[in-house]
Amino acid sequence: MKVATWNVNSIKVRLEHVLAWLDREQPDVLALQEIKTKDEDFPVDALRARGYSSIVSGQAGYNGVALVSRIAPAEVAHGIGGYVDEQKRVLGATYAGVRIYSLYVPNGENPESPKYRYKLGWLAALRNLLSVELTRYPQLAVAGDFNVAPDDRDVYDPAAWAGSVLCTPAERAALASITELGLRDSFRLFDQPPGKYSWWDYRAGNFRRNRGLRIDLVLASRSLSQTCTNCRIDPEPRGWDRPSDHAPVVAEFSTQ
DNA sequence: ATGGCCTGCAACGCAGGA
Repeated sequence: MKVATWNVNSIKVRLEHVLAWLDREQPDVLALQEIKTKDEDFPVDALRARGYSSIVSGQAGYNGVALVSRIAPAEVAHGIGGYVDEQKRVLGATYAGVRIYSLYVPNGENPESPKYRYKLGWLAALRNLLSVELTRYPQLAVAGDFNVAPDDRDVYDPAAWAGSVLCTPAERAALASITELGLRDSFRLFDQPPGKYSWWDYRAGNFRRNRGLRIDLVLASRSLSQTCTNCRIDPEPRGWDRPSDHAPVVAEFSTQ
């Protein structure tokens, strides 16, 4: 099973990129973030014409996540149960026995912002959700924009980013408390060359200079991670005309 | 170069992203 994640920064603007990328990569499941559209405006028909069905948790203008797949979804779950959140950031479903989540973790703005406290509370609630999900679904993948660079290898200039949002010790600890449940960062299951990132600021020619961060992850439960055959970031769409600022990340599993 | 962009919404500037 091929599972991918991509923060598209507006599905309306990026639809042609997504369709072209699906045609080429043929993932079984693609988790999308920042679709920035209401459910009824999601391009279900264009995706269906490519052989993909869609489930959507959208909102107007901001946030919004979706799962598009060649496999029929079951047991669809919206949001974090028991945690009230107007912002649409979590969508889960079961695909051929594998539980898959599309996540859009809050950005946090800066460590002094109320949005940063929201982010840390949100991550704590997510941890609770995933600890329960792991008891129900041994095969669990959590794919999304985590808005946390797990460690300094995931930052082009760790000294410049030290203490900044996406890199603070509290954010990294919150992410570690999730991976310590038994959810492994698929990318780090394999030897990887340095300088591999999934997001580059639109400004300052940062992509051309590879000044990026790795904040888009596919986490896999112990059982699922044992079947992982590779994980890679595809930087190509970041170089296309009018790109998202994020690149897709792909993990492959040898389940059936 | 110590800064450079992009999106949606509602308008012609803002909020938000990371």
